[in-house]
Amino acid sequence: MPARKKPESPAALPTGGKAATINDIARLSGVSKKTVSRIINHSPLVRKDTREKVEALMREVGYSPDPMARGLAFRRSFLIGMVYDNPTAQYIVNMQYGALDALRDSGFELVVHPCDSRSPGYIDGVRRFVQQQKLHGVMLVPRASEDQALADMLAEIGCRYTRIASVSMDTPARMVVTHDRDGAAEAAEYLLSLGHTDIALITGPAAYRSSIERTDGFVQALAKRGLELPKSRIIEAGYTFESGVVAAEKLLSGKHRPTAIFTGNDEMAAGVYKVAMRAGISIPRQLSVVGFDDSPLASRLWPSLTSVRRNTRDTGRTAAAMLIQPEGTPMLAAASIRPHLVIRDSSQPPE
Amino acid sequence: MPARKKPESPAALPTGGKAATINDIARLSGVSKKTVSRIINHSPLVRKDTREKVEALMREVGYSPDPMARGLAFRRSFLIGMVYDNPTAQYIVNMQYGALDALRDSGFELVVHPCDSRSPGYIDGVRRFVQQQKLHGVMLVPRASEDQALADMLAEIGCRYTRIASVSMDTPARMVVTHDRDGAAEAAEYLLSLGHTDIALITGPAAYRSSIERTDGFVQALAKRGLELPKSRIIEAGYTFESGVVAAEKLLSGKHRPTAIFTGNDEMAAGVYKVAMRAGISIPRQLSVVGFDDSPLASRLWPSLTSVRRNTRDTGRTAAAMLIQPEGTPMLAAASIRPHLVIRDSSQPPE
DNA sequence: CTGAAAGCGCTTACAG
DNA sequence: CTGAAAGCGCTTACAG
Repeated sequence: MPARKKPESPAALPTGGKAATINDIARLSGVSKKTVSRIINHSPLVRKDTREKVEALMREVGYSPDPMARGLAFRRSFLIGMVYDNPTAQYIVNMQYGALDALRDSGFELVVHPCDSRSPGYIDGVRRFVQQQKLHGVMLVPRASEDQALADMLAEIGCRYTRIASVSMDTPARMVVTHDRDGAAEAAEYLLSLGHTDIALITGPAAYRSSIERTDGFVQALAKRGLELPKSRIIEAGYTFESGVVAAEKLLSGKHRPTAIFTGNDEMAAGVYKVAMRAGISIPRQLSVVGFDDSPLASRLWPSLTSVRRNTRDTGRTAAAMLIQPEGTPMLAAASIRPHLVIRDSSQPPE
Repeated sequence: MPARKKPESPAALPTGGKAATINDIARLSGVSKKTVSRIINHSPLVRKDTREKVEALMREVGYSPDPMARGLAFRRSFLIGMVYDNPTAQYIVNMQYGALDALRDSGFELVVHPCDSRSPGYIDGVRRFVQQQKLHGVMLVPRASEDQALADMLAEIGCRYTRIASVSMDTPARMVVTHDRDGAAEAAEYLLSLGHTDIALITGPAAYRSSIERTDGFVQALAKRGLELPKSRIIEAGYTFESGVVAAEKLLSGKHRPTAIFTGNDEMAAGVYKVAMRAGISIPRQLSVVGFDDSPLASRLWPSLTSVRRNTRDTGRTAAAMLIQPEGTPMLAAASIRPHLVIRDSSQPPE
């Protein structure tokens, strides 16, 4: 009896635990692999009944296309890179969670790439990472995101990216703006509303855009209400706990102490706590403290710290979502995330 | 003039910013692509001078093989997955840093996969992740690493993995053991050496192996020196700040207070601080506190917290390094990381 | 030690 | 709306 083509059925799947391929799906559903490919890629050029038949088969056999084969043919992987240069663990983890929220069930995965933006070769390191992996896109997290040379390099090699920053510094389609200025202004208005008039500020490094924004936002909100902060009440520190300690020592050692301190992040607020505790200055009775980040630290400290919350997870989700949107999707305004003040036990009216 | 094969030179590279391929390298160096492939894969079956000539060319043109093409042919990607189910940001970030230390310049990248081991479908989620991406291997971080069903699934689908846990629970080649028991014992001996005799213990959940190890290590070290902890001095909590508060309230409310408390992690120690501060109990004068983790929180609290340090970055580095070792590398004993006590300001002899 | 052929699982470019 | 051919950049299996 001559060999005859048998009718195909799911029973004709590859055996031995091997996963189905596009060829199996095409053969079993009686269409060409090109049609299956169109369905995978959501092309509209497929008849509805064909699509439904093939999709049903895909579900039945648990088919999912091989990202490496697709990537090889597309000349681009299904990986999103997250590039960051930031020591704050909770911030990074929240950003990752947010990105993964956006990537879930999209076929994309998240590849992490911490770096050191102060080391000379770091831009080349990112370039190699992007080109070698043929990344689909990368999210730039502060402070790396503030480095124009990094963004320029990515633009030059044709890599799509999104940039997270406190203020817009690129085309809207690439920006997620976090408006740190507004959060700092809210803190200022809150302290004024409590009745504080002798207020001090411990800022992060002036080289960080986030720090400039928080400082300006705070100072200008006070000025708008008629309170000019003297230079001696503004101390630049380094966003670290230790630098917060040093700054607080300057502020709290003299006899003429401020009644409230706003710090550019929670780490430095913890430094203020340490100095106040050691000196027997009671928080919030003798000193109100307001931080920025609303990190876990804020609620672990005693008394719990009033702080400006950043919606980091939303930020990460937005930045990743923008990267995997279809090419032509219009983007009229930059994505926007707003911080807000969370009031706890470290602040009260001055006595 | 008839077409003649021109001598090839780097000038004959593809233009237009396209990267060199294995074909370019083969053509320009006058060997077959198979030989180039052998060099990429460090096969010994290449003559030394051939290897050196080709490697020089690769460096000159900046060639690096396409991981997607290699992955497609190998039927396995160059991605390492990190699977975790742990809310402690610093721990996760350190683990990632460690893994990336091991992966640097190896051609492998790290793909992160947080999950919720209490949700019913989570094992299937990991399975899809592994199979879809054809992962080269995955690192299992506590507490997910303690789930035998997860490990069984990975073994069943033939995915290599390493398991990080406080005690060996798999074949040596797959284990990175962190010996939490020893760290807790060191804390116990330290408190005894200070002269404490009324010691209390706030444990993590009994469902966590790490918690059992820390508890047993602490209790048994005390017993070995003749101190039996009464049941009333051992309280099970949930590894969280809030659960630490609740446990500390029980321990510190009566008139008969312990002079020292050891907690299963730093979060719960922060809870003890809160209760002590609120009640006006002075740390360390009236109460010594020792935590476990040596998280950033430990040095941010006031007074700074004596705590058991885990070398998380080393742990992550080891777990990742084991995954990318050549297949046959012998592994006689499980990799081992040991914790040690870091003494700060929260502990002193009882008054 | 080296190489020519076939194949990994997809997509692109072209044709109908 | 659908399909047959060629190709993405590598490796495997086989041959010498």
